Amino acid sequence: MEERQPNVADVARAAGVSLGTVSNVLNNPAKVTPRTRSKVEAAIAALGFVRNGTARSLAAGTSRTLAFLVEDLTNTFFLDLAKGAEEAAQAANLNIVLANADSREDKQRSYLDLFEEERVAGILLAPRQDLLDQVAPLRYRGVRVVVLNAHPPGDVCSVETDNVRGGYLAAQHLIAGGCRRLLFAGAHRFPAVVDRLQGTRRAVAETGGEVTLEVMTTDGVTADDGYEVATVIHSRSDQDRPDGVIAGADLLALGLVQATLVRGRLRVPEDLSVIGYDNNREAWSSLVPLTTMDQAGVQMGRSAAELIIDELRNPREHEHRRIVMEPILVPKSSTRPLVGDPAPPATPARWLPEHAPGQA
Amino acid sequence: MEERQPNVADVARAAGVSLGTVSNVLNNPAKVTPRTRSKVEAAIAALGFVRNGTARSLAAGTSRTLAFLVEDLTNTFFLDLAKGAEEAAQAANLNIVLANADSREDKQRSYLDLFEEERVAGILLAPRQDLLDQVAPLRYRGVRVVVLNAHPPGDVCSVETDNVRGGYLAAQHLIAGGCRRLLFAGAHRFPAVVDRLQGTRRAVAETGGEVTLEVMTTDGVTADDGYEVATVIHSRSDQDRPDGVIAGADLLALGLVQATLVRGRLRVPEDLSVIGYDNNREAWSSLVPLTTMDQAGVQMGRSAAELIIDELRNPREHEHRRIVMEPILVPKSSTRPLVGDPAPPATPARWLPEHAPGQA
DNA sequence: CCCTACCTGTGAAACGCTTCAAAAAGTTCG
DNA sequence: CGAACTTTTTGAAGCGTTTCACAGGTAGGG
Repeated sequence: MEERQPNVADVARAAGVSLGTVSNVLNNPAKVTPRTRSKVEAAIAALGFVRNGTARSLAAGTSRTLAFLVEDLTNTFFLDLAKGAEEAAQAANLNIVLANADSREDKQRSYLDLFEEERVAGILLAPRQDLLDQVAPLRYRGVRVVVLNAHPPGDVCSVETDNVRGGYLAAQHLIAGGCRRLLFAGAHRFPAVVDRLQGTRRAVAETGGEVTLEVMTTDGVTADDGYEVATVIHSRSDQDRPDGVIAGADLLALGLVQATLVRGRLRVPEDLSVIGYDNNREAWSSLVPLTTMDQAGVQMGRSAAELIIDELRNPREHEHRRIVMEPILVPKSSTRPLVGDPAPPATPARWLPEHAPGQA
Repeated sequence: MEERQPNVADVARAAGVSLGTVSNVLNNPAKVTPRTRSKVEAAIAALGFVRNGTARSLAAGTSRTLAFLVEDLTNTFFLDLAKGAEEAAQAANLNIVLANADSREDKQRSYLDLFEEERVAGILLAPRQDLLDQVAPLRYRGVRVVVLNAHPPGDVCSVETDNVRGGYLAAQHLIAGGCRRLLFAGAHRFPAVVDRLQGTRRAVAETGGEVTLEVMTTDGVTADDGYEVATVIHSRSDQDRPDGVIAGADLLALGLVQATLVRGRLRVPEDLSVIGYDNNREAWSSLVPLTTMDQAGVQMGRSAAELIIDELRNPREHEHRRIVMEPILVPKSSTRPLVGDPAPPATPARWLPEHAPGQA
């Protein structure tokens, strides 16, 4: 533990071969006779040799590690992204390390700096929406970057989902289930939420007045915000009350649904349908499983990693792409099934009360 | 982007100083005259020089990066650990990267291999409990490792909480609140859960028969498992029914509480007190905020990082320590306040139903 | 039996930085 | 003004790999 760790020269000496041969055993085993190879491998095992990755990166001029920098790891959507990226990286025989920017500008910057210094093979970045300008300087200096869940200006690959489309699909689902008085609830400081609202507006407009839309601005998109929304809804008279809510995010939907359920006056989804957004695992244990829009995070992560791997492998032919994915409706039990659609929801309602709740 | 990136020699040339001086500006600014320093800094900025971290690590023989390998990032307890470790690392001017073993043996191993190759300054490991034997070989080869949430055999620093004590405190809290028929529910395949049960047993034994304990083994510790428990409890007659439940983990407690609430026959905490474990953020949006045992993850992470930093700074004097922390009771609203204790719970009940639920 | 091809194995030359002994430049003081 | 320090700067020697032009050996063909 005090003494110097063995290096390739030590291994070479022990195996009675040259230094370059050891390197070949490590990197191009096919170029070495089985006989020689096993001698070298025996020496490696005997000495407990572990190749020095920093020297390797330096000499080879390229690392085998990707970095994934995430806005906020507590949001499970980002974990899905990481999972997908990891799968793709592994398939390409690359490693991937994670870092959490914790929604802080300084952290995002300092991790980007770190990864640039460490000469990682590439950076996957799921950034805070207002910190996209940190990308251009990196690209300028030749750092490989792919952006997830956003699209910065300039020549960069990116993978995102179409939030406008998501809002549209969510609203359409409620409408198809028979809702006529929609409420959109969410915090307008999130660009994604604003996009979803825009899509909702479009879906409502397409009904030509048959469906009404009310917009409620909340502080954030937490369960507490959902509770506030529930309070407002409950204070309304039957005519003024929405029969379908598009929530800006799952936790908001969760709070709304649970507060509604426990108050016992309105049934979900019979009296009030609620659809969330993100398929967030923090909301999976909802009393009534939430219908939600899934952003296919795993697949996004995979695509992003594949983009950066392509850039890595074919620096010359690679051209930057902007991938926009379609969010996927995940019908569970917080919304009514489509009128005339006998298909059961993917997830059965597990949490329904024994006794019928009171009439609205 | 095609041309070679600038290196220290380029900077030295541009600034009209020697190569060693540039290095000093980077690493020992105090050793350089302000005049010279600013010349060098100007050159760095002009060339867009970014120091090559792999070369630095190689030459210096030591990296400035710690690695944190976690059993399962979807569990927010581990995120707390990471947060604490990051704080401590930052204070010591070290970086920290994350990796997720996803509870898989091969991943845990391959990340450990990666970090050893990359010669990180140290590895913080929150391992799967049955994969502790991967630690010894690393230590043997001189890799700095600190283990969190477990204690492997051998000469290693570790930080964990006392689960026996936690189970004891949890039970004591219920008893102090007036519970007399306790139920412990959890999956016995988790060593931590078994320890908690042991503590609970001790607390019950100390009452000299005044309090009874029943043990229910569940498949896992998810909300669904909690639902199963709720079903069993509801099927019981009033005499046979427990009045206090110690859940092996928060999600289990969450499922139990919510299923109970929505059935409307029993009140929480009046008829049934429930205490969870872990202060898991996935359970924060519970209808009735969960009383739970907090493992002080942030502080654990911080301590672990401090241990490894000490080993890093004082390799000679450093001696390995096993830190065992005390879990902390976080009283919220799913358990009755202590008899005669007028202090309100830290977290007020936000989700209580408008109408009183039916009598038990 | 020689020549050509091919396959293995060789080892010096990078890679870009830190380190550190020694040289150079400054400073103090008699 | 110069000796005796102190502070600042210098640059060559590593760090442990990979790379690649080349040497040595083997086999097949003429």
